[in-house]
Amino acid sequence: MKVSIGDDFDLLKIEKSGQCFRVGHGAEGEFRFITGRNVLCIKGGGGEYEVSCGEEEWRDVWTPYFDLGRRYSDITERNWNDEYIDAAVAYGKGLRVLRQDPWEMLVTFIISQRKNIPAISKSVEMIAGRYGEPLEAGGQSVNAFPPAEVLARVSEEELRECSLGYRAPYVKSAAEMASSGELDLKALESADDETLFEELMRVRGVGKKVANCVCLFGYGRTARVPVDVWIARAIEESGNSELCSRYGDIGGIMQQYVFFYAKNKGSEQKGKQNE
DNA sequence: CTCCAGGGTTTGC
DNA sequence: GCAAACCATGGA
Repeated sequence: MKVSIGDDFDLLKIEKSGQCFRVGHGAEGEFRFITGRNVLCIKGGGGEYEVSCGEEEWRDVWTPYFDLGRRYSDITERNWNDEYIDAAVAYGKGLRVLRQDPWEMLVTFIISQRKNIPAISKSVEMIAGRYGEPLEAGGQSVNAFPPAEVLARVSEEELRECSLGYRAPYVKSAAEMASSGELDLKALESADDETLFEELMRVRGVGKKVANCVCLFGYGRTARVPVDVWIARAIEESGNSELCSRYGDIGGIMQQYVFFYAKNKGSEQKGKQNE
């Protein structure tokens, strides 16, 4: 099926933006995304794309996933009268904040602490490969990310084999909480931001940064601003402690432009720093 | 070899 | 309350 997207939309930037860790590639510049039990193959550019799904799945699954109900060009084409922000949104034009599966985001960002992006991808992919259910993806073989009920039955030693290190008990405990109902990730979709944040903070291995990442990337709470080492550097470099947080309900989106800019600027002529 | 990675918990003051 | 030590592992 063909779809038109009349807004900022750059698949390569989205892949390299450090929010999704299981993006795959097919022939001729095709990208593969996974969420829940859905797999999407997509290729194209200039606003015109070929997608592997039908109309209903595009509307119900992938439109919210890519946050296509929001005009990011309203952000990137505006003058914010801030040198750092204006440079960041220009550099990152095409990015979007993805709305992904809350449980997968919780595990992924627990794993993310003190790991670089390739190492995070490797661990998450190994967990899906070993414990996830196989999905149909037009010939390719990919697995869904395993639900909490499944990971709760995996031993800590086995989890450790996915390069989780000291994070293995955190993931195990999160799986037990989420599968027993002690932590109701589904019900939290209707909670306010602060309640959601406080509930996520109850999980061992989850601090402010990881909780905010789950709020932003798993629940679409675009007011939440995760502060990692790159955002901290950007705050220091710009001399503005409110660099992202002053943008209210789109602070989290600003954070994504700033993260991408701070991490990647300066490395475009020296070859790839990411991979 | 050393240094660092989308941090968090524990410990000591 | 805050700062420092400590945590496993892989990549550069």
